[in-house]
This record gives sequence, C-alpha cells and structure tokens, in this order.
Amino acid sequence: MPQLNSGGGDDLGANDEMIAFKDEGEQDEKIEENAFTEGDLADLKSSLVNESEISQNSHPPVVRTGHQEEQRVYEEKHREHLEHLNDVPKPQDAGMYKASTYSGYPFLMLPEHYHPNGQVSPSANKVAVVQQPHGMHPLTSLLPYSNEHFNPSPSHLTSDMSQKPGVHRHQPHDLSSFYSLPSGGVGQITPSMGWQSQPVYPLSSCGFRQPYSSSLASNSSYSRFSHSLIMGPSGMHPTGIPHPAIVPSSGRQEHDQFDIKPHPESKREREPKKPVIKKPLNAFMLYMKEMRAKVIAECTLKESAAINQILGRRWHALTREEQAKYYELARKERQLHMQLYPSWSARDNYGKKKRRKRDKQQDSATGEKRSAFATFKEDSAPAPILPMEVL
DNA sequence: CGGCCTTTGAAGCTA
DNA sequence: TAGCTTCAAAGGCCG
Repeated sequence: MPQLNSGGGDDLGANDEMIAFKDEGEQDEKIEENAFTEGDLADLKSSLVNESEISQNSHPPVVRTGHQEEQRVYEEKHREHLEHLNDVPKPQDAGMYKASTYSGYPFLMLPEHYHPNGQVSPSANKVAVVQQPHGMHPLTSLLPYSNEHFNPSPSHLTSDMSQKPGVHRHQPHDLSSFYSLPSGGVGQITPSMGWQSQPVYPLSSCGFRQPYSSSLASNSSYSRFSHSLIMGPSGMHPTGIPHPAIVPSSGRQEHDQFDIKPHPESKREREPKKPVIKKPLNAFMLYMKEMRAKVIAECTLKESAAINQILGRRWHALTREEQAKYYELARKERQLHMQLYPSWSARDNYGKKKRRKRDKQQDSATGEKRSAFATFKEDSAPAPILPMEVL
C-alpha cells in the first residue's frame, strides 16, 4: 500500500522497508543495470540463428515483429541458461556473491550466505523460486539465469540503453543494497494497518497455520523449483513454445500474453495484432505465484480472492530477508524486462482491461472524487469476519 | 463468456 | 510532488 505509506514514516510495513532499502541501493544499481547487457542480447541474436533454425522443427515458422524478435532472444537466452543449469555450478558464482551483495540472478543462484544465518540450503540456490504450476510467467521463466549473464559488466549497456532511441523508461533504482541487510537486523515486520483489516473472505486460521518464515526457510518452497519445473511440464523444453516469457504450457496466460490465439481463423486474428507485453511481476506477485499452491494445499482453498488474502497476510509476516528475496527478484525481472522491451511502457497496457464496474458506479454516483484506496476498501470490505487474533 | 473478487507493488497519470 | 489509477496473477463465482 504505497499510497498509504508514502507520506508517513511510522508504518513499518514492507513499503517502509522498501524506502529504506532504496536509500541504500542507488550505487549498486548502476552496476547491476549492466548485468544483462545489450551486447549479450546482440550476441545472442547473432549466435542463435542456428538454434532458431533447428527449433523451427518444433514449432511453425512465425513472422516475428520487433517485439517478437526480442522475445525470441529472450527465449533463447532462457534456454541457454537452462542448459547451463545442468552443468556443475560454477565456483565463481559463490565467490562473486561473497564479494558483495549478490548481483546475479538471485533465485537461481541465490547465494548460500544470502541469509545472514545461512538458512537457505545450497541446493535451493540453483533453482528458480517462482513456481510455474501451469506455465511460465514471461519473465519468471527466465529466472534460471546464471551469474555470467548478470555479471556486472562494462558499463556499455547503460550508456547504450540510455542512448537507444525509443528508450524512455528510466532505469530503476538499484535495490541490491537493499538487501545487504545488517546482520542480526532481522526484524519482523510490524504489520501495517492496511493489511490487518477487512477480511472479506472467511479466512480460516490456515492463513497462519505456520509462519511463513519457517516454511520458506525450509526446503518446502525452494525445493519445488527443480529444473524439471523450470523446464516445464513433462520435461517440455521452454523452446517448445513460441516464447518462454509468453507462453506457459497451458492456462489463460498463454493467450493473454501476446494475444496470440491458437486458432487464427477468426477475423480478429487475421488482423495483425501488436503483441501484448505484460507488466513484469512485482515482489508480491512473485511471492503469490510461488506460494499459491502451498496455500491451496494447506487450506484446501481454490478461490483466488481468499487465497490472496491469506497470502497478503503471510507476505506481511515475512521477515525482511524473506521479502527482500522477492523484491530482488522483482527488480531483476524489471531490469530484464526493460532491457528486452526497452520501448515498452506500462502505459501500453492501459485500457486493455475493461474498467471496473465499481469504478463506473463510483463515477456515476456522486461525482465526488474518492481515492481509489478508499473505494477499494469501502466497496470490497464490508466487515471483518474473523477476529484479529486469527489474522 | 467475461467481469468481479482480493492482495501488494510498480508505474503512469493528474492536479 | 503527492495522490490517484491501472495493471500484473490466479481461479472460482456469477450475471
């Protein structure tokens, strides 16, 4: 709830942590921005010609737009990483992390010492965190990038990117030093007022059946992101789909991502459609993706609205380190997204969703301008159903 | 069939 | 620049 916290400083929720992190992290950002260099992309584009020719056997030839070309590079890079994953982990990965705040892709090569107390098991460091039960998120599917792709490299990328025509997105502030958390500074996040209130769905106590910190620290979550998961269902290689960022093996995202329909018979599909590039997932979205299945299993819930409420509370129950992992992952996703789609803007997707009914009603009601936050809370949260102690 | 619900965070927009 | 708006995922539910 950035809106609530933006003005004040006494709320100790995650947002404040982010602010605190940001204050520390601008230096490293310059370095990390170079991690995934344009040179890498260019090299990939040139070196992957053969691969793409081979891969044509597995899927029909596609006339690629500019975006699709970027996506193809994205896919190929992803594949390289996946193949690289099968190799022995490189010693320099650990060494690099030890040198400073880790700069590699955190959820693949999450350093063992990422936790000050070394909670993360070594085996957990080599796999992506984000679970893809039905398919890969465009960017989370690319998590298995090794450090060599995100290695801080000569600063040509940043300058290149900034000089690139059409690049208008600002470079994100570095959050890496966010996560150079003080040892022993593992503070439990004080729940903010917002997340504590107004459970709409009848939440059972399973939302806090066990503290997330323990579940995360255990292998339960990390161990699920084995290579097989990364590779997709039934061992399907990500390159078996048009784009790893785009195409999950199943599910609606498959069609949402670029409006590519499987049956292009209709009139609409014949019209050339500009691919829709989705927003990169934020930290909480990544967390939800990973933990949703776990919550479903624990609580035998299926409704996403209820699950999301539980996840929202668990999110606030996370320790700073635990949240930091997801913030870092989200940051990497944004970086990667920005580098692959430099001309993309979140604005591009504005209006893609139909306007919410409640917003329409709101407008037609009084005409009085109410904050979106107030609207959401008032409209969607009639009364707490569970006592606060359950939450 | 498509919007709603529900969550947090990022980014765009507006006054 | 503060505050507001939209979108991102997910899947059951409902009109």
